[in-house]
Amino acid sequence: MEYVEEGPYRFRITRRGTMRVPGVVFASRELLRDAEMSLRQVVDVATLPGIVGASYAMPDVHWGYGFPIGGVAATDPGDGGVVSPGGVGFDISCGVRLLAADCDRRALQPVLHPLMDGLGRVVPRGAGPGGVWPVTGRQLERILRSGSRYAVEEGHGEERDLRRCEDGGAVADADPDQVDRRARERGLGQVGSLGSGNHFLEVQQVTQVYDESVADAFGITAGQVCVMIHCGSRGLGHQICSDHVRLMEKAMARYGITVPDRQLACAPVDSPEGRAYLGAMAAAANYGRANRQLLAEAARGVFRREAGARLTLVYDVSHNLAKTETHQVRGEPRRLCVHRKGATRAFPPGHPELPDDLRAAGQPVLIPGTMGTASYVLTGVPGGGAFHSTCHGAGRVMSRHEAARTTDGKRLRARLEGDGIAVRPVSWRGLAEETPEAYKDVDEVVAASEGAGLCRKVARLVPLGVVKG
DNA sequence: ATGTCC
Repeated sequence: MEYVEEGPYRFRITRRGTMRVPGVVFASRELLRDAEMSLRQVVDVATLPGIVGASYAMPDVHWGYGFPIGGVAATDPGDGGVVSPGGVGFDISCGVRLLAADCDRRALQPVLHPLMDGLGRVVPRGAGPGGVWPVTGRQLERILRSGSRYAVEEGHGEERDLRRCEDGGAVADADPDQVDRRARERGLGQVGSLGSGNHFLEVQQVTQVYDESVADAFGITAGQVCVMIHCGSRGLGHQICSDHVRLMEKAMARYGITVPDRQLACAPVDSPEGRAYLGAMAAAANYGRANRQLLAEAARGVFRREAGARLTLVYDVSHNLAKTETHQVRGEPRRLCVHRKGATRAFPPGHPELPDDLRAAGQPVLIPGTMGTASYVLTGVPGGGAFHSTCHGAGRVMSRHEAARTTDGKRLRARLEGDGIAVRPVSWRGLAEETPEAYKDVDEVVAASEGAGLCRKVARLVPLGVVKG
């Protein structure tokens, strides 16, 4: 794929053929090595009806279903703009929640192993059913409508949690009627569960603070112990994605839409199929937040019992969602459907949708790294090149198959434990697939994101213990 | 990512 360097950490793929907009990739040349397949996907996304500005890719871009993971695309519903389930991904509302403990590493060290054992016992994980909060059909309906707001109403959390969650814990436009029976059945037994793959619950330590005043507003400080939870909407979100991809594949011809890859199935935002998907997707987004809310509560119980420590929510943000947002397009405010797939919303200081206590600092952006390296807290910046979006993690360089082939899970655990990282895996194969070597260097990804003007570094955290999905 | 194929 041909691209030209047009700025620091910024490359352009010139518009040609059926592309409606150019491609813009934020990365270093080093990060773009072996990115051929994902750049092809950036080009394919640029052909979607109603796409605005450019088809963007973040520095952690890699190949995904239809859209690249690390892709951002905004469409204008008033100009035939489409919504595509592939632009969100199978794990709708996959995201990260960070909590700060009222203790530092030294205070925690003596109880780290019993604490990790406790977390390992209470956190349901791996494929299939199991969740800390078994719910009835009626309760699930409330979760789909009100997300973590309902969980908190039912006693699973504190009111303050909602202020520190994207959208106050729930999006208003959820339409549970668009979530069919099968998706609901899968969702019933999985509220409060990690899942598998790259999902985890980590106990971390803040090792570096790059901006004291922003970190202070977020509620984190050097040396502090934190808990990072990375998970999504489990089988419910997966089922919704599959169901609506199928509906859209059938509907596309009727709208005269052709796409270069059938995995880019889509429908106009303002169509029955588009609205149905967005309503179901929003319901899954609420499910994802409730899921993380329940896992946070489980972690709070263990921290209280084993360490006498309290966990306070820093923030909860998704990196797999499509949202209706207002953005300036050629100086005019326009309501757009912004797809972020493996890309994190990063609102700048002063953004009207931020709660009062974050208004001056900007939106906390939570970046899960790998279990052997580091994770980051970033914040949004003015300008924000790609509809206020940035990276979402380290980004894979090795396939799951290759990682499992070249890594021995037991030896990996021994290595991590030798580095002082307590590991509570659920399967050796799952652990091996997530070996740090399977990922890009998260420090480089974050440096590229900052260098490209997408975000700013606030803090770096390293793992002390990992409960692996 | 996912009751890793209805």
